[in-house]
Amino acid sequence: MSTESIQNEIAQLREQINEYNYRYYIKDDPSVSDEEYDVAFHRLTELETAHPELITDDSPTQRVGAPLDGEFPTVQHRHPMLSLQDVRGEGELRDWENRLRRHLHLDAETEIEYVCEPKIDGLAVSLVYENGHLTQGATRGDGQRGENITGNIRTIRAIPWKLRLGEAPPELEARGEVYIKRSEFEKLNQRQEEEGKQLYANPRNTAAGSVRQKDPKATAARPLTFFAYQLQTSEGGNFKTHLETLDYLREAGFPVNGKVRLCKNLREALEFVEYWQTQRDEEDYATDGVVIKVNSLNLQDELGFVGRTPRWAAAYKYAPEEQVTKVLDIGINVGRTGALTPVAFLEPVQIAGTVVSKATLHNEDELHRKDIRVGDKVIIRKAGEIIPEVVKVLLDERNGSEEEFHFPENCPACGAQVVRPEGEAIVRCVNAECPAQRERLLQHFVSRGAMDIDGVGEKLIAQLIAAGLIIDVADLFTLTKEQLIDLERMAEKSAQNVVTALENAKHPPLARLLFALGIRHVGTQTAELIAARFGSLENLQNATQEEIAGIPEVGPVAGQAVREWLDEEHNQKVLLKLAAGGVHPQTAEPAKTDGPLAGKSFVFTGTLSRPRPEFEAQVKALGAKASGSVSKKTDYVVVGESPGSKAQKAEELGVKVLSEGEFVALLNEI
DNA sequence: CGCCCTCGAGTTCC
DNA sequence: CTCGAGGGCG
Repeated sequence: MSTESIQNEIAQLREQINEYNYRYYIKDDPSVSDEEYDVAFHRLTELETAHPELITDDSPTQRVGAPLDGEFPTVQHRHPMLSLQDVRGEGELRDWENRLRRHLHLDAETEIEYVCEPKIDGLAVSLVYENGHLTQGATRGDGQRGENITGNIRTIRAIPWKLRLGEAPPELEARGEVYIKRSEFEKLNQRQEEEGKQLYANPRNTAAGSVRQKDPKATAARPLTFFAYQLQTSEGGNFKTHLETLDYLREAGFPVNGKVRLCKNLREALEFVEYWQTQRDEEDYATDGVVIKVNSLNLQDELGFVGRTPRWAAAYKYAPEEQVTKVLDIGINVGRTGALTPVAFLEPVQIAGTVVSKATLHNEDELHRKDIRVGDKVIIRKAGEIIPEVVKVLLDERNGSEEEFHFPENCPACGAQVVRPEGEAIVRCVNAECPAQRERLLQHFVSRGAMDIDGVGEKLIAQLIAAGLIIDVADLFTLTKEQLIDLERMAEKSAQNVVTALENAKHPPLARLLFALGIRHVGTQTAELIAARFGSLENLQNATQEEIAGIPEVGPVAGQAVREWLDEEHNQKVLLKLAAGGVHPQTAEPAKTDGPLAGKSFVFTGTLSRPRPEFEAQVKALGAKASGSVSKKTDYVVVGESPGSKAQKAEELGVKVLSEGEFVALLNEI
């Protein structure tokens, strides 16, 4: 092959790849498959390796970057890179607009036009183009001076090296956000996990860390991308509005977020803020709010700056899903089965609207795996929008004063020695008399799903124990109104309610009572299977361990636990006392195995119009099974309002998903 | 024996 | 909701 034809092929490939990049990163509309892209890229690399003299700085292969020497030099920003003022809530946003009005001498009637943009959670950068060519990329730094990270910026494919403008201005500065797509972030962490490396905490920090890599090759290996949101030009400013500058950036070849919306007034801006709050989870990038800018550039000029922030823009911040806080202490909870679980007491912080002050650390192994110490700064988030969890410790924030937590060898409630059976994750207090366990067991007994005794909760149980009125669950049924009235915060009326609730609870379905007794390995499902098999407490008491273990889905471990519980002298006394107190469970029917929905299994999730147990009872009456988790074997997942991961899982597994309405229709059909 | 499906247990906040 | 572990099945 002649040198000339090689040169031609190289030039052609470069043009092709640049076009592919443009279509992929900027238009978000790939013109070729990934394979075709790789083939072209590979061919170009091959030719360039064979002919290194033909490599030019602007070849797409050079995006992987040449090594950089030493620290990042600082650069002076041509225009200061300011930060935005944060506003939280509608009230603060209205206050902000009122300040604008005052400054512009506008009356309350005059509407101001705004542009709303999703606020991408990434790293702000400034990009300078001279005569259409990228010459400098820098971080925000202190606003006046930033770090020169040009080498790393050039590895980001979404950032054009050359503007796609016929006539490029002598100088143009574009600002925007470098970020990592959520899907890419997950892939990245998956790989880290497979390789046994430390996981990245969140996309934002990872993006920030990535552009500050010493070796541009390391940056190139990270899936970074970019959105432009601001144009800075000293000359050639024929633009009247911010929106026009965004269109111009788009024409110039920058990716601009397509969700940007023009709002005629603050009301529309607030609508966007509300819309985005629900929409943002759908997008493949993390956002922590909405940036609201005055659209008119004339007005922007007139408004100017206060200190280091422009008056004409505001960052509306949503309540964050993740927060940094401090571990004040680590404590131990004793559960009803004696399980010792560590809890972190945290400096209270707001997450997604609620104040969080503690988080479970699950067990000893988890505590050590995450290496959580008292005094540590930690990132916490809400798993499934509700339950706080510690994501990771900020190791860089340690100063040596942090104290490691040593798992106790004695129960903090009763002092008995604890045990951790070989191969198990849970440390247990095995003292049957342990007061903490007793209290938890009593709480469990009265709780919803168990005996469901109205008006008796954690507080009252604690009071009754302290007053010496109850020791075991049977004692509850001997309580009198007079005894209750003597307690604090308990008047005639409430006392009567408690007595009535106890009276009403004396004939529970057998399964409920079995579950309420708190026998190890007996949850709601197993309790129902046992109740259906034996029908009455008496039959169960006469059953052998093998008979119990022989029930399908019950098995030897639960079988042994039940038999041992029944044989325990103390438990036999409790059962006698319950009977003496008038507690007589209803005899249970054998499980229904026929009916129109026989053999079908249902999972209910999200907020439905009635309590979930009611739906579960309904399908069970028709011969179906109600389960808590979705798998390939699930027939229907009925989804209510704000569903969680179960709806998603159903989608993935191709399980039929029904809305409540569709579910009702299904029942009507049969 | 290993894998998948379920269930149990502990947990937070309003 | 999540983790761990029991139960069933290949």
